[in-house]
Amino acid sequence: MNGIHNTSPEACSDFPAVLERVFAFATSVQHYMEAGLTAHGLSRPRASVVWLVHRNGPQTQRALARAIGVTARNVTALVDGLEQSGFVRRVAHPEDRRALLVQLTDQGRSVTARLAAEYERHSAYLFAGLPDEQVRQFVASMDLVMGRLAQVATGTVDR
Amino acid sequence: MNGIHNTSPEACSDFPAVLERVFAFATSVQHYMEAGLTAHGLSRPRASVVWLVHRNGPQTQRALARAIGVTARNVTALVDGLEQSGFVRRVAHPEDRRALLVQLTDQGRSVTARLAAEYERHSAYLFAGLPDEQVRQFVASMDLVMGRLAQVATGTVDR
DNA sequence: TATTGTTATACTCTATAACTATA
DNA sequence: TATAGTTATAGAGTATAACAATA
Repeated sequence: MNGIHNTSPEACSDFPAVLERVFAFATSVQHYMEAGLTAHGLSRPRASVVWLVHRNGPQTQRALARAIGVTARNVTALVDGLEQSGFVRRVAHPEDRRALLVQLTDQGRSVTARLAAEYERHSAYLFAGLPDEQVRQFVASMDLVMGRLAQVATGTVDR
Repeated sequence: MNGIHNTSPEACSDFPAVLERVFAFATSVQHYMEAGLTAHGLSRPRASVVWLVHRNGPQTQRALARAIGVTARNVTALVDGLEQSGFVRRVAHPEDRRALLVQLTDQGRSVTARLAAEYERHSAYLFAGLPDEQVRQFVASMDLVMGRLAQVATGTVDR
């Protein structure tokens, strides 16, 4: 690759410093996401609802709550907001009369299409010029760290 | 944009898929941060105040507001919470009688020390066994993507 | 009895706008 | 006039708990 032969005395990685970079990176990505969604009239939590329905089809609020990891009460609020702003609609569940299905409206389908197009465009720019190998390794590193974060979080490791 | 003529069959990376991984990674890191802070009685916004004071010493709320990127009103609320929970204290500014300085209490100093120790421990685990070169490249990739995200966000690139 | 979704209530973070006390 | 911080008000996201209708 590009020989960054850091021969300096402390050539070894400063792990806490790397973790701080990871935090900064995550925050930066978060801001990017929020900004993009806001421009389309969506917040991050609402977008997660829209995206789940887009990907997996009409679902009960209960299913959404489990997928997102929030309480049922919260999904009620999110869907309320999304219904008011016209992105989704609640319809009766065909078999279970307790449940409702959340489905996208035309406006909801339109916004997911625009977001997908935007991400395609942006991702092409974000990773332009990077050697394939570097991209692969980047993804591999993220996956590895993500996996270990999960272990730290679940207490598999000492906290 | 800049002509990215991806001529290879499909040996090349699926950029939108990579971007989705980046989103998942950022979300995962965010959860890890929140969880760790909550365990110490801090929320992410409050921790950012505590961390800034820890790093840069006693500061006015105005300075904190600018550093964090929120309104002055918000900092008032954050410092209110932190004062109630005993992490910081407001003291008169020695020269400017309009201003207040936010400084850490013993409890505040204690929590930053514990957090720093925890991050040191966790980072050692998170990156354990990774070749130095891979860690360096991971950081380099994050930096590159972060830089381009900023460009996308500021509209330097088409949106 | 258990589950789906709601109402009721509360806490945190965020923002604008108007106000005070000082510079 | 401008700045530092506050009060007032509002909206979004999160959580628990109690309740209705239905399984």
